[in-house]
Amino acid sequence: MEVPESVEIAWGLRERPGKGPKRTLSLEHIVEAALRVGSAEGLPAVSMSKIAAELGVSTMALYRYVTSKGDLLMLITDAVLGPPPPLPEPGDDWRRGAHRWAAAMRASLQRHPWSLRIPITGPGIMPNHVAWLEAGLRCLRGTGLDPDTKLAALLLVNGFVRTEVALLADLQDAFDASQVTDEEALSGYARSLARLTDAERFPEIHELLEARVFDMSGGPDDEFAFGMDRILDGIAVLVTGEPPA
Amino acid sequence: MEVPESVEIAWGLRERPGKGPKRTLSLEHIVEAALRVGSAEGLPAVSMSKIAAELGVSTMALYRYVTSKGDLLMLITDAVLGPPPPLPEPGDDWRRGAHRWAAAMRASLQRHPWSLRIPITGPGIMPNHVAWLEAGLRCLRGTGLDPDTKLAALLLVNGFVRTEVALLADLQDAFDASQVTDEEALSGYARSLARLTDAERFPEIHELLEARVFDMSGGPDDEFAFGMDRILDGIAVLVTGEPPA
DNA sequence: GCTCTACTGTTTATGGCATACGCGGTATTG
DNA sequence: CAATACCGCGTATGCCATAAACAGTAGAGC
Repeated sequence: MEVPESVEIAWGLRERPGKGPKRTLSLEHIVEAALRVGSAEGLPAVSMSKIAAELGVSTMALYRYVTSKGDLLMLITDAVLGPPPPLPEPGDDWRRGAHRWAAAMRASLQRHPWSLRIPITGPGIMPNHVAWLEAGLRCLRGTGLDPDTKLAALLLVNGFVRTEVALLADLQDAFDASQVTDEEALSGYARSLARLTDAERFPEIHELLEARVFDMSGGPDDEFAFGMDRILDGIAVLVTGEPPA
Repeated sequence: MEVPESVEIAWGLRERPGKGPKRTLSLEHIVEAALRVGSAEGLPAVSMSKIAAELGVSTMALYRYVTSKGDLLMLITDAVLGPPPPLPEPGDDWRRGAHRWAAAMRASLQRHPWSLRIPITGPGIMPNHVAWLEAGLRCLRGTGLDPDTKLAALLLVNGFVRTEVALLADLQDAFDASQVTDEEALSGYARSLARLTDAERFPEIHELLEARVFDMSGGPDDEFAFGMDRILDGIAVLVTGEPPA
């Protein structure tokens, strides 16, 4: 029913009666500091004390701007997303627009992949989230789909983008931790799989291993493109009843 | 390269030299207790002390069975997934099989939706994860797709299922916390959205609101079916080059 | 001008957390 | 029987979020 305080602040409602001493901080500064900490040391390091230290201020000072850490995390997710680019671009059909929308979102999230470990706590209500929804709907304008179908399609794409970026970041973390090159780590994974699975009980997996699927692995961009193409093909079937070219 | 200790234990390698006193616990008991705690109080409550208390044992006793909490969380995700059902069923074509695979996974995850907040730390190497992969590949046997394409398709579906269950669980949590019925909460969300967005800057969203998309919302099963149909349609295009019926 | 008041950032305290370390006890192996 | 390897536990450390009480500051109303 009522919206959390930080949401109202983020939307620019809630004016401050400038009574007491001047503020030394601002929500923007705090969120920026949090992003710095997160980028440098990952989400587990994003603690109130670390953020405060980054700002040269005591831990509790932050609570004058934010009601709880969960609050701050919401602001972080919104800041990571940032405002959407103007979409769709002039000559775009719906498919090109949707692809651009997804690619832009992916680019935003990849700037702070650690933030994807922040648990979602409800339907998006922050300004940037809503703005992205608006932009996505605009891209689907030409499809003639029902409003609820459009929404469902965007949620599908959004979920895919988030999952994809998060998965890649997790892999990258694992690789970084293993102190070997990505190729070595991947082939190490293949070797472990081969050692743990016998060919009788896991014939399909051994087929994968023999095809050296894990050794080459087309790279994150190919994987993203594959998923997007499948999803957009699926939506295209819904829009036109025809298979895409 | 080398596999973590808990992974080897989970695969049944690593024998115990029965030298010291008899063990009072087992990995299974610990994981079960953790699942009980998680189901009752959510992931944040899944602490070593709570689990130990659940078992009537001291906190540190758990570390005789598990090298770290992260270790235990890995075991939990594998236990939540559980072994896959025998798939595909006799008369299934690839699409029916894939749908069954996804539905079964969804059912498993929905038994412990809180576990989806556990951050992924790398490529799945635990027994049940690998078994599900094997089962999924078996479902796609009839597609004639490349091995790497099959893998990518399964990752896509897997990501969708996880995202969908997690999103629904988050919504449910938010609803539960708001102490009103789901319908009231959803219409509350719509009202908040209407209050925060003006019709000039957010025309598409207002179209959504006027269509009362948030008020009825077909329910989680419809949303899941929608996403699965889109993804499977997209894969079908790849398999046959034809639009599905 | 002065006082009241709301607001500032800080210090201190509480309770929870993961986990390193060292203990006395126990069951198997030689 | 003795050595050994492992058990479960108690204690201690250093994080964490955040509640509460504090002294200082600047605008509002007189």
